[in-house]
Amino acid sequence: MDPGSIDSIVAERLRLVDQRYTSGRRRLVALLEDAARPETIPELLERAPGLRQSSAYRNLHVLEQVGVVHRIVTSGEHARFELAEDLVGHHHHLICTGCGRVDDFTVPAPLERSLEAALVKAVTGTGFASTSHRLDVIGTCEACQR
Amino acid sequence: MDPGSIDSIVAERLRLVDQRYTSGRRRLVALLEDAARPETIPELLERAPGLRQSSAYRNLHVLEQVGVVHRIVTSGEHARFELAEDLVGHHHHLICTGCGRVDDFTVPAPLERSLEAALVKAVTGTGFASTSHRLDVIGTCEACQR
DNA sequence: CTCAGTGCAAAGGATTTGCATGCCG
DNA sequence: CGGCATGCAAATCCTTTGCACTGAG
Repeated sequence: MDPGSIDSIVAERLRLVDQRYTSGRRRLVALLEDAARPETIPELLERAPGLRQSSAYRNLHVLEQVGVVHRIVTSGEHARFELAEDLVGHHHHLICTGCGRVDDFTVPAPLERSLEAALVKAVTGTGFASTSHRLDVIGTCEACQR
Repeated sequence: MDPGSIDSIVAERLRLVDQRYTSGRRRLVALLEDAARPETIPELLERAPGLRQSSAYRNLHVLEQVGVVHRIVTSGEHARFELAEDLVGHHHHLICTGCGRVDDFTVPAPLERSLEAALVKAVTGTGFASTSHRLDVIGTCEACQR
């Protein structure tokens, strides 16, 4: 997805709830766009001198509310943030149990389709209304294997 | 799996690290065994008058260390605890975005197998060593749909 | 007896919030 | 101008920990 369109989608979603697409929020979205993987707030702050912690929390929360940002909680450490799937595409995560690092990956489309179909079937009759799924691989990243 | 064997497995695992299978720990395991779904510490405490919060946290941590209990963190709220998969079998979760409730469910074995195979293949070459996977369905539980 | 386990209360750490001020629309 | 956004610091909330005491082996 091209960068410009992400910005306009974000702007539009914010406008719908009478929120402004301020420079601080633009900066956060840009940081997440550049990130190769979901990042914690301390990581984001380090890459963005001048960003205030409380504003980061507040704005990421707003962006999450409008469906632009997704929060991932893997363990006791900091939460991690990434752009929502409708902006960057459906994908999954490799979660390192050693250091908490989270990387993105995708599975072949055919499997993804049969998975989705099977899940819908498995949930039928439970009264649960499914909106999406989450598939993570748990393991150890290269650095933590040594 | 029959109740007695869970107890003996837990006892054995604790013994290996010179820990005792005390009444408090037995109580926690029994509570998790009875639970229909992963529960938070407040939920467990409510069902177990006399259980101390700090002991619950401490003992669940010990039980997690020895691989008997699994901790699930779905959002900012309380963590949820369940018996580990090698005691109760591989399964997945329905996560309600409305109230945070988590229910168990399983998918057909054939799909589970092709999924596992595909994941191994997808991860090959990334340097990541996978040990397991996690598949959750996100949506809204019956109560939260109204 | 000895040492792990437990209770209680206080500490810790991530995240949130109140309030006064700044700034966009 | 009016109201959302921001900074700062204090407050919250879940979870962990120190310490003294109890209990199992």
